[in-house]
This record gives sequence, C-alpha cells and structure tokens, in this order.
Amino acid sequence: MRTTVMTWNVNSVRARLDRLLALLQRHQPDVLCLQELKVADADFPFGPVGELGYRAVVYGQKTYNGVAILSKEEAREVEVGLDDGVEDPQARLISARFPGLRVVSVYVPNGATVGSEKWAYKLEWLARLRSWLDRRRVPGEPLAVCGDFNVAPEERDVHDPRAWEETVLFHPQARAALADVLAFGLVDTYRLHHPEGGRYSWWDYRMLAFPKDDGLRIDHVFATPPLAARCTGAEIDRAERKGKLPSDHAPVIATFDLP
DNA sequence: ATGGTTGCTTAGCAA
Repeated sequence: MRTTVMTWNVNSVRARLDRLLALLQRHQPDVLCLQELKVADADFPFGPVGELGYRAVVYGQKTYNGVAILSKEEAREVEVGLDDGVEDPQARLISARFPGLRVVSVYVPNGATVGSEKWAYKLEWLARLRSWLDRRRVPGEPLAVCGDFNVAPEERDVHDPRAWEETVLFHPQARAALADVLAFGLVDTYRLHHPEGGRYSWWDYRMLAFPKDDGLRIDHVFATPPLAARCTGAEIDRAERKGKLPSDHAPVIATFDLP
C-alpha cells in the first residue's frame, strides 16, 4: 500500500490556510505533519481541513510553536509533549499511530544565537527527544519522526557551510545533538534518494535568500530501519516557497510501500 | 553590512 508522509513548517496556520488547503489538494498526502501553528487548539481550522477529507490532531499554543498531524485515516494513541517531568509550556511534539506506522511531528527549538539561553534549550530539547525515543519507542517498529529540526545534517545540506556553521542551524554542537537523536535508529529518507547536495527546505525571508538559493535542509522525514527499507522516494516541494506570502519553509514528502 | 522580512500583536519578540 502506497503511503505518503509529508512535513511542513507553515509559519502560522491561519496566515497560510489557503496555501495549506491547496497543498492538501495537490499532494493528497496520507499524513501531513505541521509545525509552527501559532494558534491555540480551538483556533485550528478543523472545518476547512475536514471538508477536504482530513482529520487533525493538534497540540496548539497561542502565538508561538504548536504542532499537528493531519491524516485521511483516524489518528490513534495520540501523545503530546516529551512527558519527562520537565516544566515546559512549549508545544513541540505530537505523535499518533496510523495503519502500518507511527508518526511523530516535532518542532525543534531554533536556538536564536549560539551561547544564548535559547541555544541551551535547543541542545537540551534534542537530548530530551532522544530520551523520549528511548523510553517510548523501539527502532524495530515502523516509525517516522518528521518535522522542523532546525539543524542541517551535513555540509552538502548547507549553501555556505563555513558561514552557517557559526550559527544555530549548522553549529557543530547542534549537528552532534541531531546525530545523537538519529543514533536511536533513524534514517534520513531524503538522503536515501538524494546523495547530491544543494537541496534545501528553508530560506530566510530576508537578504534575498531564496532568489540566491542561500538555504539549508533542516526539515526532515526520519524513519526507523524497517520503515526506511520501504521508502520508495522523497522530495522537497520547492515550488511551495515561491509566489506571494509563502512560509519560509518548503514541504518535504516521503513515500512508503507498506505491507 | 547587526542589515533584511514576516507573523503575532500592537512595540517588541521570535524566527
């Protein structure tokens, strides 16, 4: 059974509603993970999304953060947050089970500037995500961990590695923290099908970054080995970044042939 | 070049 899993940082689901609905109609993904909703649960556009045949489970937050999973099939066994006893009001993780696989939508903290309090929170959050995986999941199950990780894995995923490694998106410590998450047993599905570099999922709104293609690949669909073995393709919908008032992120799609 | 743009909320923060 062909199953498509997509992830997109919408940068406000209300500001991007028309684009979200067009995206669902264009790709008709089985599962769509969203990040940066910037709305409380009650303000999520359940109605318009429902008219297109999609259900949604939402872990919202007013103004900042907020994650969701949209799907054609009903989401089961929904979990939200890292549930590790840490006092943390930021809505950054939601997980649900679907036929054939479990899906996680994550919004990893940006980290602002290297050395800041937000930077420390980013590195801690990635360590807490690894701990959550160790406690709640096993690498032998079909699992997709999708979202805006705010980290590019390798030099080929960055337009100008020497410049960007000074920043929170490609700093060696951020890359090491991401590598530790992947060491749980996760495969980069996009890389499986795209050994070439120069493919990005995020470009800053400023400095003409998109026209100059000064971007980074920081949005990912990671899969455990049994699921990655069934990944038949992966793409970035770069066209979604074009036109009037786009998100600063492009959607990433992975296709699986499930038993 | 500490710039530039967008969104939420209305002056300033976050990305």
